[in-house]
Amino acid sequence: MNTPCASLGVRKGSWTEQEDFLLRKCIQTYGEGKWHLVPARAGLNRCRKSCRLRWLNYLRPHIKRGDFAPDEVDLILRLHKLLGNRWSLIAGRLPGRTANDVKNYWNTHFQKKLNIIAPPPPSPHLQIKHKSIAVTKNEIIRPQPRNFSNVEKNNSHWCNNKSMITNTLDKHDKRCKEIVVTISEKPTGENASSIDDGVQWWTNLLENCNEIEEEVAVTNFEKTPIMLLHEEISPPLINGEGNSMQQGQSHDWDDFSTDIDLWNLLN
DNA sequence: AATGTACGCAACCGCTCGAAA
DNA sequence: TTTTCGAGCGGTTGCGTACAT
Repeated sequence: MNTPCASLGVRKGSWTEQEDFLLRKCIQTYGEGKWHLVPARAGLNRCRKSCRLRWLNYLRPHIKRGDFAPDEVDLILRLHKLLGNRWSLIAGRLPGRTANDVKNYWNTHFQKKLNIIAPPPPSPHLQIKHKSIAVTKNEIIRPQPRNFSNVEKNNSHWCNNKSMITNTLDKHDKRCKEIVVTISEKPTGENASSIDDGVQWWTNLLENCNEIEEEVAVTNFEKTPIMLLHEEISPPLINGEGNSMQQGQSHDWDDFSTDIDLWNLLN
């Protein structure tokens, strides 16, 4: 399985316009998926992986090319702080951007800076192009699915010292999903007393992210990046029509079950 | 103008996960 | 319950281009 392309004698390297045309035509005819069938269907001497990658990263409709906008950069920073190198998740929150784009952008613009300041820096502030952005290494939150519970939706509580359970409504099966989020530190003191504490802690975490935002927001856009993104993609989410999103625009909202919670918190 | 170097991006590779048998 | 296989992801590589000398 996952036979390397080279061993099959298939073509590698840059794609030609003709290949792009064939692949695009194939996807239009048969739809996405069944990638193992795509090379044969399209008449391409490429391996399925190569076809899939080309489609996802380049040919898919609504793919944005060019420089990242300040609000996109801001969102990448925020989400990377939360999610780490989970590029597909981060890209899912950036309409028109692919995981590869985000990954490349991060590696190009931030990874080096991160390495430079990885040891405890006296001043974590860096000049990135024209903006001053603080880039630090973070404790990464890795959400993991858990069994359903009968707890009310949109409810969160601490189950032990290392994790928070949050509940959200699955928009497909209308059942309540329980998500456990492992964290580095449980809130203590006055923040640890009520059911809302988990949310409060998340909020605090994201408020820390705001330090980044405030420093980034030196440019001349009037609305915050979050406001802009909210306007752009949130209506279908809010009114429950997320499924109506075109396939090319799909951001896989389902793949990350805490999405709604994250979204609420990011606002 | 020629050459060397750095950078950015497209593409490949190998691994993991999850669904199906 | 176990095995198989397809799909997807993150890390890495290599090529083309821009920039510096």
